[in-house]
Amino acid sequence: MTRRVTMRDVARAVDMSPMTVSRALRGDETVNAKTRGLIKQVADDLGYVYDSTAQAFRTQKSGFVAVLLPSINNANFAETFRGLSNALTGDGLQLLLGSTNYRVEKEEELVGQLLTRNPEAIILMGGHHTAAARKILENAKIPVIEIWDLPPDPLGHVVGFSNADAAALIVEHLARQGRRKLAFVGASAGADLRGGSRREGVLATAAALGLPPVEVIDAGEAPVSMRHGAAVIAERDRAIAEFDALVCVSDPVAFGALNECRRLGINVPDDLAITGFGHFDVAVVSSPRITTVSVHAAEIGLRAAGVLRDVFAGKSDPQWIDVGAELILGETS
Amino acid sequence: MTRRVTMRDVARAVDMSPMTVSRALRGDETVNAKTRGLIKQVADDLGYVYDSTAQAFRTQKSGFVAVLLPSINNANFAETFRGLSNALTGDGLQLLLGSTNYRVEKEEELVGQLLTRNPEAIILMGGHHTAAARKILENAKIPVIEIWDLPPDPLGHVVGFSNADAAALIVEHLARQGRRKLAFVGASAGADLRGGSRREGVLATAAALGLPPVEVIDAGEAPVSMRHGAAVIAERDRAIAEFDALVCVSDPVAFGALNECRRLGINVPDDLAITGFGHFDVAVVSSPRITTVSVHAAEIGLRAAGVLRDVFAGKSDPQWIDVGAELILGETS
DNA sequence: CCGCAAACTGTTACCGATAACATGTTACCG
DNA sequence: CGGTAACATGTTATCGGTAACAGTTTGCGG
Repeated sequence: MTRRVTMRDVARAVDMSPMTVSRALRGDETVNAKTRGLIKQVADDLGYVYDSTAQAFRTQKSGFVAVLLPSINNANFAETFRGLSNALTGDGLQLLLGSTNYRVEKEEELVGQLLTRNPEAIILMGGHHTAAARKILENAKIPVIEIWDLPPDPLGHVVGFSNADAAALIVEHLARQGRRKLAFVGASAGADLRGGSRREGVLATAAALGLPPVEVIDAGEAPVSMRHGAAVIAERDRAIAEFDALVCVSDPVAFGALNECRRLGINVPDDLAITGFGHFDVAVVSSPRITTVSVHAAEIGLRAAGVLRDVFAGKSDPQWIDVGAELILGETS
Repeated sequence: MTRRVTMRDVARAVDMSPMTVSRALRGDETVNAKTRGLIKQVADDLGYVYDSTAQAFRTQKSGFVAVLLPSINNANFAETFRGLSNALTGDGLQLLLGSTNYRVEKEEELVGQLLTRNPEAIILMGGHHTAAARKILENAKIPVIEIWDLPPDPLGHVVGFSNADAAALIVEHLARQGRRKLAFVGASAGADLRGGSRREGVLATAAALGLPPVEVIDAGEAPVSMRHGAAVIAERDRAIAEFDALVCVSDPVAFGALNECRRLGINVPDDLAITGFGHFDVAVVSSPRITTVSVHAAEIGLRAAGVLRDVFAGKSDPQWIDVGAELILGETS
């Protein structure tokens, strides 16, 4: 178990001080070009590996950005993460990913854990947190960005959209088509907060438009997926056609419902309209295409990265960015 | 800009040495229970946040495990990541995720970057790496696990399956059904190495079974998605039905092709069989269900975590785990 | 009341890089 | 040839925990 190679070792090998090695390896121009080349060469030969931990410790800058998502297993969340990642790795930042499984208590726990790593910023999906988590975040004295939502009482910066307003787009569209008897399909109330906002948006808009009360169908615990959407239909069989339209909390759920309808011989959209949410690939490629709402997932990641760049450049006043949402007409409504 | 609260500060507050604070906060039994409680209380009151960076630096144990995936935006890869994550966060390990965008050069770069963080292990998807990356990894003296493949010349541990053999299952099935004129739809040769192995498996098996040469259709640069699958059909219109079967590199591609066929009035499976790969939700929920191969993505993550636990417990002899693959019959073949 | 173990707490040095400051060396000017 | 700027390198202290070792106190048997 030989000790690791350090700058000290490289310095000894070239008969110089560790400080010069440090400078040379960072490409500091004040070190003579020839010396710089030599040091890099020797470091390579010795198999020297830079120690970011030591650097983070000494400079008190970790180069980490913490990101908390409900789940990584969601094409839209993954898209946001990718946007962030692409934008930030260029700046030498490394993302620390945590998955809350749609639970604020888990989020609180992860916030605590991740803050011990001294991240330079933290990005949270959603605007709802435990009181303890809020307190920790306020004390942390690092930039906080809440995404995918427009929280009434933000912790710092915001890059998101109104889930309720986006859901309203769907209901208004259905009402224009003359659909009156709606059902909303989503996860059990509680965990999925963005889904909950969408549900509230649907109920409120329907009421405002004078439609009959919207039936709320519980598809199971979050995260709800294609299979849940299919199961909702399978359980109710043709009785589902008593509704005019099924407003699903996400495209995968809508897709599951749509395909189960096909199996049962329920005609979409003639017997029943189905709408999704999120503008996932599956909504676009599906035949028929699913009516949905685009939420600009990748853009949220990019814009959040932009906010961070601003903050690191000194512009620390809180930003509030609404990326909006957009109705995408398909063939299922 | 007040200095951060350290153990030293807590120690001063309770009039004890930092060492006792350190022990107390870690729950060391040798510290008097009452003292321990007091210290935790005071630490909380002062808003003390433990510094993992300092710990990692002092103990030379980072608590990181590096994970390199081609993309996070793939339900199966995400599933593997989730399996890993769930299994390892219990052990206090934090995953460092890197995305190679299906390129070995990018992998090499990321390996270099991530190793500077002193990960305690590194997990790579795939068995093909640049020579430089191999060298770095061999010198790193940390456990290496290659997943999702069975590399001929492994760097360390292996948890995967044979993509070629899995692809063979599909071709054998199609041959049994009397399909002879096959086309393979995948990403352009080069980047997607797992896809390449599948292609080779398809070509070799077809040849071995005496089928006519398999046409290789290039769906575009990796990663290929639903849209690429749809585009392949759209470009060729009804001419695609000259084939007996379309062997797609993944379920999303198959799904895209299937739905575009529906648009064009091509009957699947009567006019054309379509098969996927990966046993994604979309294959199961789709109507018709897509014939595919299950690759046990989550299990790969779990088993890899198991390997790590073994290694950290001292059992360092290289493990070779073949999780296998399984033909899943659908309604598209 | 001595001796010794058990229970608890303290001291010192160190992990590897680098900011801040100091020093040495060369080059060029009047 | 003295003086000074420009360039190149070195010294020292430090970031916040913790391993290893070193006390100190208490309790109890003999």
